[in-house]
Amino acid sequence: MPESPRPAPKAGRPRDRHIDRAVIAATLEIQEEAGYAGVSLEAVARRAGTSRPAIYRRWPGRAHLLLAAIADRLDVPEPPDTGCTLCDIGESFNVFVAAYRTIRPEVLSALYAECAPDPELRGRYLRTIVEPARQAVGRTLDRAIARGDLRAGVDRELLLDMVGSLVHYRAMFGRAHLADDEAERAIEVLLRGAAADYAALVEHSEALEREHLDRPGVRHARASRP
Amino acid sequence: MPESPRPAPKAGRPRDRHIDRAVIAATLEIQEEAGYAGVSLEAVARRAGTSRPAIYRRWPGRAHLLLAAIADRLDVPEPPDTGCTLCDIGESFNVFVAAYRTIRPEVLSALYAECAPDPELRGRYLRTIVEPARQAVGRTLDRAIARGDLRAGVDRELLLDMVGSLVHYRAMFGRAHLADDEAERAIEVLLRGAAADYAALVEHSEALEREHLDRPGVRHARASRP
Amino acid sequence: MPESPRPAPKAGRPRDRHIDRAVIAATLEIQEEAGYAGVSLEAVARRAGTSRPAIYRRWPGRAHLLLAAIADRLDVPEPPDTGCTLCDIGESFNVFVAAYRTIRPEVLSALYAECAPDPELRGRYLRTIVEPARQAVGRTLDRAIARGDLRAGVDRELLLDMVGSLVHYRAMFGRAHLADDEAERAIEVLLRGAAADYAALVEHSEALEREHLDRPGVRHARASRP
Amino acid sequence: MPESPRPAPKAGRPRDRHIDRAVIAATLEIQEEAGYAGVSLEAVARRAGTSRPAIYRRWPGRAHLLLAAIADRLDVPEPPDTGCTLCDIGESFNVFVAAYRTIRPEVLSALYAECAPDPELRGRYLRTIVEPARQAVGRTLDRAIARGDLRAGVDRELLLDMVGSLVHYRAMFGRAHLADDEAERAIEVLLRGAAADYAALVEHSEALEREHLDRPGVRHARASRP
DNA sequence: TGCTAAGCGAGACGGTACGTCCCGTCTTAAT
DNA sequence: ATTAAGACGGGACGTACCGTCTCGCTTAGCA
Repeated sequence: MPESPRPAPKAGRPRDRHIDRAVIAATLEIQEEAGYAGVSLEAVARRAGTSRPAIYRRWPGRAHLLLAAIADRLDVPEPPDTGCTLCDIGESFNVFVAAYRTIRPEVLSALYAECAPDPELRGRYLRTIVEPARQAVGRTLDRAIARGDLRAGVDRELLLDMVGSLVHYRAMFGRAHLADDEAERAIEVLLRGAAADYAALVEHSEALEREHLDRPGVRHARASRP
Repeated sequence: MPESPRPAPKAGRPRDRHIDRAVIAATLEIQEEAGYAGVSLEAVARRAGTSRPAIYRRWPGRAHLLLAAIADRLDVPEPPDTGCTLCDIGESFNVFVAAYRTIRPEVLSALYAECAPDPELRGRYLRTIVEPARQAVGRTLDRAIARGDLRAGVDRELLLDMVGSLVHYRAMFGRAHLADDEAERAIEVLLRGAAADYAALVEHSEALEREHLDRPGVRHARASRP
Repeated sequence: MPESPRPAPKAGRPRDRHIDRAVIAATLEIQEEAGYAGVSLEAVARRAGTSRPAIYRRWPGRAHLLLAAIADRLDVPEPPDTGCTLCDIGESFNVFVAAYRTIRPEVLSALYAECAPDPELRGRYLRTIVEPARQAVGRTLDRAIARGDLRAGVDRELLLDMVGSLVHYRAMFGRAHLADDEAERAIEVLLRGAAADYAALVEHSEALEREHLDRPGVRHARASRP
Repeated sequence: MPESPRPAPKAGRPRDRHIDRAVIAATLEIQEEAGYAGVSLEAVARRAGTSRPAIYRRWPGRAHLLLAAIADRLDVPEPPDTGCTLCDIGESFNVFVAAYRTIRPEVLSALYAECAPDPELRGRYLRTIVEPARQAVGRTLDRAIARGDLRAGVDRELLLDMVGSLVHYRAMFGRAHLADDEAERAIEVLLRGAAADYAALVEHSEALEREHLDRPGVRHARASRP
């Protein structure tokens, strides 16, 4: 569902939906092949078999278009609710990683760069690219807080940023994507820092692990023993 | 001293050093006034009172030029060595914040975006913009490790990234710069998570605080009591 | 009464006559203000307070519209019938001049240019713009021929073209409009060339001139004596 | 030798002469195939295998370009100097006809239409398209005047316009190009009107004709006897 | 008098061409 | 030999306008 930030007016000839799709598709293709620099509206129009004005009618510029194209493809997995805080929060990184993995890092940065100077655009970027993953992890965090697994007074937003920023940072600055063991170590640091009783969380996780064989799709954070 | 990555050949007519300076100056001015998008070599050459080829002779392109101009202006403070791990590491955020504060966030992201697709350029970016602050904080971390204040097995690089990424993330995505109290809460989380004995660190810090009045320039992380 | 070449169908909602008038008026205004180049259907529709399709429903395109608008305003004076061939034919130039004077020369040429490639349109142009004046002068010529004032075998159409072309040429290529004395000299050349007995015509004209004071509105060609 | 009204500057990279030629050639081709309306700078650039800016660097716009292209192809024959005024002036029409014949009438009118509103351009049009033929005929006229073959006081410029306008008019308004017999009749009218002694001219012409067989390339006006 | 359908008005569409900015390169003259 | 600088060839931009299509409303003519 390619969402144009320029809503199609009610009166007059209706837009050709095929063009919407073709443009989004062309944008994604070019971005994949030639990077952000290759995404000129000229090239997109050419590949989509349409004209530049047809694109401008839908999106005000390159950044809006790319944002729409990328948001269209974003798929933020819902983190599991296993009752095991350690495991669930361990999945948090995967949520972010999965979200950002669809996008080539240099495209992500270029896109943000183009959004940055325009408040409206920056807002849209945050709303479409950043927030979905952030909110997904936020829900997990809320459950942990509700269970009393985190210290009282822990700053929910800050914690979200600490997870998100780390993934984002790595997504941008390479050192490749966050490796699995790195993610585990990071979670350990964060949970030792934020949990009301870290040892209890580990205990609980292990109990669950023993109880039933790993359910598919649910990974446990195998935190190293203290 | 604007460092031209293109060394001037020995033979032939020597380069006009005034042009080096004028170009760097013009670049910084324009970047400040019109943002990254305004920095076209055309505009820089015009403002510097020279021609485009003269710039290309010195830097291979816009990104190199801007990198040189911005690196020229970067100032990374050396974090203090007070013996108080809590305080010293508390300063870490300030190091990053100070480093990034010289640069307008949207320029930072745009610059990185342009560097990203080119390995050589990305390396130069990391080396010039990211590493100085990272290494400065790294030295503080090493002292803490040497003192045995951190748990054995703590991942030094990961910790650096967790600090750096948070500042960088905020520098880019706004929610303004990291507020002081947020930084403190973040440090608390990180140190609770990474310290061998967090309570001891707090204790030690408070002892030092009582002992002598705050030395100027050294702020203490006043962690909330458990 | 702006004549729409597209007849309104009988059934259905009838056309709004106000739009006919408004469009013609807008066309003439714009043509006067901004020349032919300024007459885009877009602009006409805007000024007439209507939409482009409403215009297309009435005229097939810009040329048709302008032709209609200009024809609407054309006013070809009827050349006098004084019995004095010299005088009457002397008026011929004025007929053409007057006919073309209503239209700015550059509009005239542009309009014709747009009509030229399309036979149907060119025919309409000739019929509406060229022929009226041509026929008016033709009638004068016929009277002269009937009176036997022209040599037998003189090519009526060619003569008409020689008068018309000269005025048209000057109207287009400036050297300003044909000055009065130039017109007289031209008539002298043409009549000396075409008359059966030029001297007799001059004689007759002068006789009439002596007989009665100049009637208003009738100028005599005061041909220089041989 | 495609003459660019934009003179190539002395300094800097010199223009690619191949582009000059290719653009002129493409312009003429398109004009021939698709008429004036088809000559968009876009199309010319495409066909010439170059870019729009390259054209704009040489000519300020479509009209200048077409003017240059057409002038490039204009070939005005030099009217003969046979000593026979009747013959020589008889050739005058051919000079004009030949000059205009290279250009499709509707292109001629469209070109002029675009030149008309701009004084500079109109001047250039007159200078490049109209004057060459006009001057050639003017030289013939001057010889006739020098020989005393024309009446004293005949308006040289007016006569030139009467010849030129007739051809031009026909070239534009079709009724096809001036037919040979029409031209002869027109010349007869003009010379009867302008000659000091028309009968003597005819006499002289016929004497020459008897004397030597028609020289190739020289046609005699066989004026009908009164 | 109420219903139907043709034609109307207007708005927006898809697309061509425009004239301009900037890029990266080449050429000449000067040092 | 290499500089400084001007201009080049070309890619892409964002806009004006074209000619067309679609909508919803109006209105004449038929039931």
